[in-house]
Amino acid sequence: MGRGRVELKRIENKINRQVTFSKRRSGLFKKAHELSVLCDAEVALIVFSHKWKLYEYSTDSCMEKILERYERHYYAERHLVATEPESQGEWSVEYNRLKAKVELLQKNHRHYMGEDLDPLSLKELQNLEQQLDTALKHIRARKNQLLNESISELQRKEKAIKEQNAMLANQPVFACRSKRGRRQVHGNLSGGNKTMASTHHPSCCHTHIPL
Amino acid sequence: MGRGRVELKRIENKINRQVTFSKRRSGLFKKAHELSVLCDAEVALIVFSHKWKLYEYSTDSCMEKILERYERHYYAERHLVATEPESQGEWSVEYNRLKAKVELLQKNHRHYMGEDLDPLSLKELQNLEQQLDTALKHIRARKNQLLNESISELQRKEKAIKEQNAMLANQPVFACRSKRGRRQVHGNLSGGNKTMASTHHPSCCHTHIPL
DNA sequence: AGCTATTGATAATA
DNA sequence: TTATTATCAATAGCT
Repeated sequence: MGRGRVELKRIENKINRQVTFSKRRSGLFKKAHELSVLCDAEVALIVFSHKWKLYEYSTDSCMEKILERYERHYYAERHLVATEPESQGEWSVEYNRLKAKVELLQKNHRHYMGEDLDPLSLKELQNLEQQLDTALKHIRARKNQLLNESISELQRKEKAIKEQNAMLANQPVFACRSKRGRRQVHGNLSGGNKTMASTHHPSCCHTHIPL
Repeated sequence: MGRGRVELKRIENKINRQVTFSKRRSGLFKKAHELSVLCDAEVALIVFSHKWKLYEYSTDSCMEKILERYERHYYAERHLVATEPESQGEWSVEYNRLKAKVELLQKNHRHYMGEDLDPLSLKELQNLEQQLDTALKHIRARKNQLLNESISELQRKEKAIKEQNAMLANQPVFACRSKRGRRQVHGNLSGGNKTMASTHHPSCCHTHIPL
């Protein structure tokens, strides 16, 4: 794509490589997102630049979930290899402590995802239920807060633009006398819109609220 | 690309979705590889089909290496200031990796508890909400299953005791010979019946799980 | 699976 | 970094 074919080998020119990296990276992320949405798939994409800068995309921003699923996929294989005798020394105490912690956290996390519930007692289930209920309330409250904020923001913008329009409509003399000023204002408005449209990227998770 | 534009939404036609998944997946993997080679980057790409089939690509087939780097990235970020001297030895690498993992899991866990929500975007919040909703459904289903099982168990016992009762009632000789024993049996039975009456629910005899 | 008409991505350029 | 545009690449809809 683009002007001229490209060989599949490292781009030697540093500038070109950087530019290509930036463009292709965003293209790749876009395509990952499209695959995810169009085909109902879960995608996790991690990219390290050659300077170790990290870029990531994951379906629904659930990187951890997908990586866990990935690891669990190979769990059986891994378990066979990971049966080593304890021989290294004192550090292994601390290391194993952490390892146990990770396992506990992962077990917990699965419960919070509604998985592996069979070993839980009725009372534990009820606790979990109540906890998730509380968490959901917090999450919904925060969500509503964000929504309200963006609505207020939009209303503020709308009002400002309406006032601006009214001003322009009521000043034909000014409009005729100063074409430059008028064009500038219009340019700003449409320019702003265009920027918004082209900057928006589906895989970005910032709070853009389409209305 | 292709004939006609495509909306960014789940393809409803199952066949089309499968075909598109296959084509776009290979395209995505190709582009991931190209980015990796052209720009000297490390790329890890994990895709789960909606039927949980796994597809993966990683630069030089070093998925584990890249995932480890990913996990360590968050650890490194937080502790750049407090850089520890490399005095402990080679085990510290593995240890730090685990530590980073613990931190990630803990961060995640706080979100699942409805804490630290401020840094989350609207989309992330919505996703969290949906996930907790699903988890709650599973948890409630499991709870109901447990409840139903114990109800069934009680009903089974009730039936057994009733049968025993009937047997005893049909053996007057035995009944007359031991007044003390008979009274005891009746006492147990009526008590059992009363308890059952308040617990019994007509539609709870099989493990139906509402979803 | 193949085959094209199209759309989409992007290399070169400014 | 961003925008434009000439080209090439990916792929949607059919077979």
